[in-house]
Amino acid sequence: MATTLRDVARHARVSVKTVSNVVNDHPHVSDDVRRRVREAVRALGYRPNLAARTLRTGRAGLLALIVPDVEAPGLHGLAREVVRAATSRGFRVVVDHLGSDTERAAAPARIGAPPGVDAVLLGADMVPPGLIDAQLAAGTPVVLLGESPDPRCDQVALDWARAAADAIEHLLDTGRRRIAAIGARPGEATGPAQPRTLGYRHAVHRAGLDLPAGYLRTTAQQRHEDGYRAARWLFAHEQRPDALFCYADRLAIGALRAAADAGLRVPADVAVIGLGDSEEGRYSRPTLTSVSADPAFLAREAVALVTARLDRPDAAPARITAPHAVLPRESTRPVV
Amino acid sequence: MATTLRDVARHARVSVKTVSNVVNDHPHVSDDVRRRVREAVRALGYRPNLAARTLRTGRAGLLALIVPDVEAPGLHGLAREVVRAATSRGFRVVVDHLGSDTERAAAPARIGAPPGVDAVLLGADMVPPGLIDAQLAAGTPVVLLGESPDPRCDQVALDWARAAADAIEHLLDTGRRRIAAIGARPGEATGPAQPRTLGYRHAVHRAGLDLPAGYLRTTAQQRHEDGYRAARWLFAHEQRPDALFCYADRLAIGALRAAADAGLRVPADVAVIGLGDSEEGRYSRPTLTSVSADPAFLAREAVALVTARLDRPDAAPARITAPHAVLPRESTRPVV
DNA sequence: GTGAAAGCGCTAACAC
DNA sequence: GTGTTAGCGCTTTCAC
Repeated sequence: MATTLRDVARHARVSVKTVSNVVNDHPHVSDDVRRRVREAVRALGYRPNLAARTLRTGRAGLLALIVPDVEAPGLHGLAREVVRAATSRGFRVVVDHLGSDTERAAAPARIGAPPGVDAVLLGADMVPPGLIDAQLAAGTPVVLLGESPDPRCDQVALDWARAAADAIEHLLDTGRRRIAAIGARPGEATGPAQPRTLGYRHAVHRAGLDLPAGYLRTTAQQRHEDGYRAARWLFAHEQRPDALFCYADRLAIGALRAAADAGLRVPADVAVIGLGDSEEGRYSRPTLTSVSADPAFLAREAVALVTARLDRPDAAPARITAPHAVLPRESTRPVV
Repeated sequence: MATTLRDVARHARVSVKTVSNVVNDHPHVSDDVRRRVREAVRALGYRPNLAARTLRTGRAGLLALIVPDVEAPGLHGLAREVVRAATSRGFRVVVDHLGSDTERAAAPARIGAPPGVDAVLLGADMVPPGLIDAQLAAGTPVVLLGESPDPRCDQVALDWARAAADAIEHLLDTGRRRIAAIGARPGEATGPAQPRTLGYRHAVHRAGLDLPAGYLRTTAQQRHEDGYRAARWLFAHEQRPDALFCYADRLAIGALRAAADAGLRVPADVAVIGLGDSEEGRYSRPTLTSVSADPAFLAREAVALVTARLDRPDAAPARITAPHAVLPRESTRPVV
């Protein structure tokens, strides 16, 4: 049996309340008593029972991080930084997988509303609507990371339209003119365009360039092979692009490989730019230019929003936009 | 205020106990009552309070996964698979960062013994000794993933000596003769050799090859740049190696880059093999041959060990060895 | 400044 | 089959 507050109290010859005060660093405890209690705590190896504390206070000190996959969230480094930020604020993080695109439909039922957590951090786009409803119905605050806004939730937003436009600007700056895009969702043509696509279109339009048919390649997912296939297709286009804007770094890495297999040199024959600043892009050959938000910023702000929300449950939903930057590397070096 | 068992009981006109029985799928409940209770649960949106249940049963349904970093554990895919395996067994996973090598010394104090978890999964080598002590003292079972055995803990072991030997065999099979190794710990020379080094030495020795001075390169960490530097050094060696055995994929990726910068072709001039089957190695240029254990196997067995341990706390520590395999890719293609 | 006692929501004996 | 009740370990009024 684990030692409890009572055991410590007996050992230190004080009341339970006093021990509790000492453990929780409350004032109004004489130095002498405090020392005695501390000693008893150490002697008995006392560790507070989290479940009991949670039951009593209603605070678990636990955050749920819901992402498609811990080792491959939408934004590289997000999971890591969330754990760091949470730790520094006294929270611990439980991870839930949303799963692949196809698995997500079932997510609300599977994940239910993670019980026992103080708040949920949702680090994914295309979240099945039932999921957020379930959390909110259970009284668990939700903080959104990225796009897919929800008026009821706090959010640290990414301006993907702007990021896409910045990517295009960068390609234009390096002298590219025939810029194709890879990674739009299959539903894009019929449904509402996603921000990345809007940014892409606007930037291309602003530059006075035209968009040959087929330059906006949709992909079912954002895996290397999706990028590979889309790039192969584009390289066979009668107006072969001189730049590829990829909606995710993985797609871009696949595109790099497709270029190699097609005998094209990057960046000499075709430039490639991605989104997300993944680690593999930093070490690919050539290294990959990417546009990315700072995951540490996102994580820090998200955890800050959580603490604020817990303090004032009824405050209006807050919305912060995280800055992003183009990180120029070899894959878009200007051709001189 | 959230709805409780009592609310549901009142609504369904039964006792608390009956509701509890229904919620926990206990037998001995008439179908009629069961249906009524289910209905009340839905109508009121009841969700069990985890903290209360934990306090009562002593089971939190929570596993702590302690790794250097969620998005970069020792073995690629480990964190992901642990979350999957845990989920399928009804556990949720809270992640703790051990931090970089230098931060680890402070880990026992920082991580303490994560309270409120049923067991700890330790997915790291070079674990500061105090950490395991703290968990065990608190009565929290620990399952080790990988090397660093501890006689008091269950373990899913990796036979790194064998994996290293297999890597060398593979290089020999592809016609290599001057095989250098990158990634031994700096303390290697004085302290006990790690398994990878033993496997390397044995395999080289068995093949009747000699080991020129400097062929065992130590690195402070296992980052790309460490591999890069070690490889650069070896390429300048008077007996330039025709193969590089790297203790981790990251080192190998760094080595690939070093080869490119030095004007060497991989695999024509030098072969490179890594350990861990990282994703970036699958898409590097050339793609990287690697030796790896199956992270899904590791995770599954680890979670199985946890459940077994929780059922019989006093059983003798179990030790399972996970299989591994050489995954041949471009970086070690035979030179014909 | 410290102590006694109530009760958070749940499960498990035990009675019926 | 179902109801009653005690109590898990903690925090928190409320007296003293």
